[in-house]
Amino acid sequence: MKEEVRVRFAPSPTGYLHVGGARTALYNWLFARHEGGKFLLRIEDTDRERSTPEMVDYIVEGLRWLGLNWDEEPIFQSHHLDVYREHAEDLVARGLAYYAKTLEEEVTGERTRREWVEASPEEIGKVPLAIRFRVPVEDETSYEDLIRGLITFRNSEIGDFTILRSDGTPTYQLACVIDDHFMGISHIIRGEDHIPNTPKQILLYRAFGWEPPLFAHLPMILGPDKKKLSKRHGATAVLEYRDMGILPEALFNFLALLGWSPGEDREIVPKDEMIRLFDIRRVGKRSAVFDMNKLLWMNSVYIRMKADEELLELVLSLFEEKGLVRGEADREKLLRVIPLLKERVRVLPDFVELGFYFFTNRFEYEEKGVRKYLGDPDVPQRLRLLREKLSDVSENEFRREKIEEVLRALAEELGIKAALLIHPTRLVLTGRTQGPGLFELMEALGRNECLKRLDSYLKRAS
RNA sequence: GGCCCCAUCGUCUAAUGGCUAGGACACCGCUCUUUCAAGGCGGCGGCGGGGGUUCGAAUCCCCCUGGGGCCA
Repeated sequence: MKEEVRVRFAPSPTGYLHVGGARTALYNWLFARHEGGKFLLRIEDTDRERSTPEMVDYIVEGLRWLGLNWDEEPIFQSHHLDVYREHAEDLVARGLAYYAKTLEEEVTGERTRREWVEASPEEIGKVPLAIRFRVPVEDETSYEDLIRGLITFRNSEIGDFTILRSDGTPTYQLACVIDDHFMGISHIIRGEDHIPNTPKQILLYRAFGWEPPLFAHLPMILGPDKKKLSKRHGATAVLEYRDMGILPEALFNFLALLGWSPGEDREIVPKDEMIRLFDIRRVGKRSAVFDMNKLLWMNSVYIRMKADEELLELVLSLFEEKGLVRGEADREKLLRVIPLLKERVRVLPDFVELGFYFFTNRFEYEEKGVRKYLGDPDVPQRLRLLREKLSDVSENEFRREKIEEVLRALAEELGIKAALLIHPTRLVLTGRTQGPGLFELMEALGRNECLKRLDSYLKRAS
């Protein structure tokens, strides 16, 4: 039994960081932090054809964004090709593996079948040969999965398998075992799709005379059709979620609860709490459907919990891109507007969607609002009066309480319900029928802009 | 096809042999309110089926069914 807890996340840089991979990384990270151990990163780039440095960058960026920091320098498998080869040859020398070649590919109907045969002594060193691991047929191989309990495979079902390809590159089984051993990995926490690999790897550990680590196989993440989550279900890359305006805290929380539960009736769990409560044995066995709806809800919760200043930094560039916000004054205005919008938002771009009118008067009145609130022939006169009363209020006094006082007084004077002033005014000022409370909205918009927009309506109405 | 894994509301889950199976998202009401949200209150809705074990099974065992994964 190894004392120090060391776990790793081992992505292959042939694609983006998938939410499934991200969750695997997340559980490894939580486990390491909970146990006070180390969380390491290993890049499985032995497939040189499909691995690219750009993908490494994307994966690293995704992990950083989620806050999954690792503890030591990342290991690159491509740097150790000789180690894998030497170890494979060592197994051959000890009679536990053998050189082999594929027999002619037999085409039976439409299928191509590959058969392996042990190479003859004369062929060794002359033709490119793979190295195959010899699996003793009679036995069975089992291990105790931290999440699933005892899992057993008959060796006859496993069969000999390749550990080194004829081009000298290691297979997943070999590279994984050797690296995990030399990295001192104590627990392997990975996707359930690796369960069938596990007995092969255990056999390799034994062949090398190493003690295998402990294994925990996480359930899959599924799409709404219950198939393994993939691109055709929509966004799967972690950075896509960033780009659609999901907060890393929200995705972190959501992913953590997809398959694990702290055991209390809790949904919003801060990161430090999670580290404290995380227990690999409480991870569920059953695959979980990725519920975008719940993620969006959770995101809205995290947005509401965030300080206005932090949100400002997050949405500023979105407003700038649209040319809505420019200088320092706009920036300050945006800061005043954020608290009015944050209760109504699910993703970051919603701030722009719901608040663009604070920064431009180039908008149309909503069709249904016009019908509903501007149809009454008395409206122009009422708004004219409101405009007059408001213009008596100084820039300095233009606060929500004061505005409300003025408007309600006018309503009383006219003998109408305040709502008959409120709704048309909102439509004229924002073009919308819904949004933040009118008075706070007007305060944020500012006296001059309010008057200007009322004027623009009155001009059109006359 | 072979092997392996899995099975509680539509979805994420709690329950570790013992209260009317609890919570969250979504949905639907009511409430608050100038609208929309948010909030509060309430509703709808689940142990895949069949056998056992037990005084008692969502929970333990077996079979079936269904879903998924890996390999071919």
